[in-house]
Amino acid sequence: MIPMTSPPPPPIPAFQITQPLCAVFRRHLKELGQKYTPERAMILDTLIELDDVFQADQILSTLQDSGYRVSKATIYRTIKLLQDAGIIQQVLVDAEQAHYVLAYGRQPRDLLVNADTGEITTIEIPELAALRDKVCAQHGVKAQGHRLIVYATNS
Amino acid sequence: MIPMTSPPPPPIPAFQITQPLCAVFRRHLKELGQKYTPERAMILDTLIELDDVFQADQILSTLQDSGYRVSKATIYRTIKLLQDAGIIQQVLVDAEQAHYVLAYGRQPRDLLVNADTGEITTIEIPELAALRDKVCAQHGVKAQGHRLIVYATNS
DNA sequence: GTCGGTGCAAATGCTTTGCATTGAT
DNA sequence: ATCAATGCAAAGCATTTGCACCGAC
Repeated sequence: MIPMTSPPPPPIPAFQITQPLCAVFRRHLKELGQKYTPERAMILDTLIELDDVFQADQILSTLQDSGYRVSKATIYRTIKLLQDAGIIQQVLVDAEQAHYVLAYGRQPRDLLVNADTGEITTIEIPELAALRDKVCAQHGVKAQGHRLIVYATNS
Repeated sequence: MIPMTSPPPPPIPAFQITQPLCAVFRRHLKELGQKYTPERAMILDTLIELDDVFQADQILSTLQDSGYRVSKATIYRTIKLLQDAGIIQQVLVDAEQAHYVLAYGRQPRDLLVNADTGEITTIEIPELAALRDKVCAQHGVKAQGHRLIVYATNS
């Protein structure tokens, strides 16, 4: 955690955003003529702390537990902005609710879902990108990305 | 297409189910003490004809176009039964609606989504299972399956 | 007559949206 | 003052469920 380079608005003294992502987000907002608000800062900070994979309602309850008050609507609107900015990516792990992962500046992150515990972690299969590109070439299209979810059980 | 081995109830004369899947489904239903009804037969037959990947509402509209009348509720209930029977598997391609693929007796089927056209086809990456198993072993878990979705654009 | 199956309509739960209010420049 | 962001409550939409009716054995 590195202190924010420029001060956030007063109501949220404790939040400190990981610098690169914060900068990326601010730049994206500026391009759109939109503002870097306290709510948006809180949400970005929270999802950085919720490691690997998170859901919208986890952000809500994490913030509420810390005594902050943000509406669901703002969380969903901010999630959309963060996707546009390339900071997070939606991943569909189950049909109940959308999950998201931090994506900025990273390889596509593959997921390992433990069917026994429900735990979701990220894994790396470096060979996959090349395999994927080859198959796409065979089909006459260009790979833009992929999403791999591996389902596993204990031992 | 092979004629059904035992006659369906009168209202649906034209439907003929691919025999192996029909047999698997009937066996599964029998195990549960449930019945192989005309509606269930129509739904299974329809999803076999909707090749590769389908959604619940495609089954509904396909049946309606053919002049058959089935309720959404029955389609969703039957889809669940077919999943239990291992005949179809849910795949999450986008956040709007669940997609399904025929799964019985097949390798896990990987998907290629054309972002330009929305077209979804199945692909094979045979090397993937081994890679996946290796990573799971490293994490101390046993792979049960996986889902790969490759997003691509034209040329 | 007992069971389960179906259709309908209502309920559910995540996500989105309309609108009045608020806040920043 | 203007312009956008927020919160709330209502709307949307895919999916599920409760319930009354129907049909098969």
